[in-house]
Amino acid sequence: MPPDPSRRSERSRRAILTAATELMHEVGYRRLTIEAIAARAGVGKQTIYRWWPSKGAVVLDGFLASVNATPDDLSLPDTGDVAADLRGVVRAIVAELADPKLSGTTRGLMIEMQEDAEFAGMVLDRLLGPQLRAIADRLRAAQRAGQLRADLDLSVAVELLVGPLYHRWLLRTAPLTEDYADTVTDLALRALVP
Amino acid sequence: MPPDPSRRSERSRRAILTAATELMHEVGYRRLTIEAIAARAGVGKQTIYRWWPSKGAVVLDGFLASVNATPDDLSLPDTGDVAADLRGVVRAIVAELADPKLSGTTRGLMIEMQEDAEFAGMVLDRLLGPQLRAIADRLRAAQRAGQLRADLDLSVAVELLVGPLYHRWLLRTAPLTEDYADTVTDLALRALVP
Amino acid sequence: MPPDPSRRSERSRRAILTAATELMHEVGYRRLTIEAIAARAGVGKQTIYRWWPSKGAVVLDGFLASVNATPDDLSLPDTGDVAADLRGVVRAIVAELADPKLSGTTRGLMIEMQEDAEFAGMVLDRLLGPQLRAIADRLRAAQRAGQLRADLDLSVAVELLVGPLYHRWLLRTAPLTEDYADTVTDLALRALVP
Amino acid sequence: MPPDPSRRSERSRRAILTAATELMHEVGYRRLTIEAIAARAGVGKQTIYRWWPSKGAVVLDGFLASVNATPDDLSLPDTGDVAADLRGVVRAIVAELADPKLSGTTRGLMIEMQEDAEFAGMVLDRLLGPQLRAIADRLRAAQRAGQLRADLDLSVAVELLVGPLYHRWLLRTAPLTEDYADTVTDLALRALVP
DNA sequence: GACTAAGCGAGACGGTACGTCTTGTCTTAAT
DNA sequence: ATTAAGACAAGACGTACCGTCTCGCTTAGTC
Repeated sequence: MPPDPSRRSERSRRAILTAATELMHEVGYRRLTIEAIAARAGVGKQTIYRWWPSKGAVVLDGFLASVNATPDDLSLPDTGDVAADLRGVVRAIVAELADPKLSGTTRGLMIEMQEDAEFAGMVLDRLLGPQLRAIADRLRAAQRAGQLRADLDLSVAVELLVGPLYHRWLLRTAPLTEDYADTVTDLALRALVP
Repeated sequence: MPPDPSRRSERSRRAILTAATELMHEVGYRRLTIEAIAARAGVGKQTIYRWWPSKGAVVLDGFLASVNATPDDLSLPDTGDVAADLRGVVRAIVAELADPKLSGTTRGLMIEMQEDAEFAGMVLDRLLGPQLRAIADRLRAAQRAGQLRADLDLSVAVELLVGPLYHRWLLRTAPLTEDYADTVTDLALRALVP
Repeated sequence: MPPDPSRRSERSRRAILTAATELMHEVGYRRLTIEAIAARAGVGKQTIYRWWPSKGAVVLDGFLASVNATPDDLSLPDTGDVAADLRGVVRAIVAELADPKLSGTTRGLMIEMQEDAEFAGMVLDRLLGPQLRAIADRLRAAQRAGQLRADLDLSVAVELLVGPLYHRWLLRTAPLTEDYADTVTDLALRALVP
Repeated sequence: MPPDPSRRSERSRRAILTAATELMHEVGYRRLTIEAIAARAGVGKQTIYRWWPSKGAVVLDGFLASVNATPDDLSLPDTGDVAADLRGVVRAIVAELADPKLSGTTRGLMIEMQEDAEFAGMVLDRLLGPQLRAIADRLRAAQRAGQLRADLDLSVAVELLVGPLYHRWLLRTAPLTEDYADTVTDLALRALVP
């Protein structure tokens, strides 16, 4: 029988997410344990197991909570200049992946996504999907304005833009810099314009 | 003091790699344990710890051994038609990533790479690097033949080609098909030609 | 502040005792849990904790309720023949201890008595004490009739009679049979007669 | 597959028994945990689970070790005076049961015996059986010397002697004193002599 | 041909974390 | 105010692996 969410302790929920996020930064994803989260949060282990299916889910919730604490609008700015606008997002993504603080958590989520397809769906729905969709939206606008090819598959177009970034970051083939962001943007754009 | 490789038991080495590969397919990377590999291989745990630094390293060696059992030349064919040749590699990569058997192992290696930068270097040197370099080599030939832009950063060009594939595979945003391979190839090529 | 017994739910009380007795027989004392009793009785755990100090207390109450459902007079028959009368009680005690159904509960109470002296007092007052006193009363009558030695300490006399039974039952040195009951009675009586 | 006793660590074995015995006295049987024993002994929990089937078994071994550290001859003295000799043992048993230090452990063993018949067999074989047999041996000698009735069932005779002691101790009906020991001995003997 | 010095299979060891279970308290809504 | 329901903090359970260690047993070279 599933637990009753209306009786859930908000206090405990918050303590758990805070503890998880802190410990994530202190020891990293692999050495992060449910046991330690519970201890730090002053919470019984069962309270974690009752509400989250896995370590990854707790970390995801904690990450979303810390991100949404400053809930910026996800939709990209539309200055009319596609190139400039994309350059902005790509730089932002590169900055995020290069930031050792955020990057650790994201790597943890990536790990869990490889091991658990269901969890991958969750991350996609709640974290990565919206980001990718925002880029697709901006591309769609440009496409309608005739700035991009009309026969473009937008989801592939997005991948052409961010795929290289993640490839470099995940395979650790080379460091991620702002220059690199611009190089990728320029190159990808060339494929997208009419 | 490091062990003496000349006295190493070839028999044990092989049994370990075989056991690791089999178990990898049977239970997946996460639930693969050194204990189980040793038991299956009929080998003391110490023998594994003596020669490999981590579970990932054993799996990597096992994977390389199974791949190199049929040691195909890594360098791409050069028919003169860049587009056709690239289409071939991209399709091959997509097929590999879509194959549930190979894919499981590769996901395991990706996990370990996220957790251990040193291991990432090993995988890059011995597995992924050569593959990427082979593509870069083919691109270089095309570039020299004037089929690709002269000012291209080839490593970025490679990423533009394979980044989208890995992005889709790792984030599990959509299934990998042959059609998709061709779409990506065509799109990327547009950015690479003069 | 203690709860108000006048507002107590008779319905719940009975359901708890019934559930406890049933579960006692089904899973035994050690694996009997407050949790399970509450669930079976359709009762909140707090309702049990409010009215009973321990698991043992619930079991004791349940046992007393089931025994007193058929409230036989505890006092022994007095046919004038001490030997015959004692033979009867001793046989009855042996039968009770040998009965696997009753015996499980009694073992449970014995366990709790070892762990909790206060609880031991409760069991003695409400269950074992009256039984022992009934025997002592019959012995007193016999003593007054000159059938037993005048200088006898009756409580020790009772122990001489039933001590061996419990000893055998608790230490599990040998099975309890009717023959054994008679042997003990005869032997003990020899010490009690003038 | 059972573990190989020849590779057992004597150091750990001793540390575990010592820790168990100490903790037994400090917190009592019920609150004694395997976890605490392992921690105090500086030992992995598995090392305990590997060699002992239950908490009770560890306590029993610890108790036997502490007793056998001073391995007194179990056989009773035979001065020729049965009454005096029995008085000695009975007093000794009473003293042991009245001693709060020893008594706690023995109560713990009694508890486990009620819950686990197999364990009861172990305790009987290794601890209580020999003690009872020693008394039976002394009675047999007296019987042969014509000091006791020839038709006596010795195991029942032993129970007549010690049953009352355990009865009083387990049921906590009254304190165990030396006077009481003598009263019981005298009374029981009356049933045993010709 | 004995001696020495690895590597080897085996598996016990001290640890850590797992996910589950139960305890006794606390909170909420309904009666 | 008691109740049914059940979330909660706490912490022990018994299991699974970790990486280290200690055994005898092979298996090479070296004297």
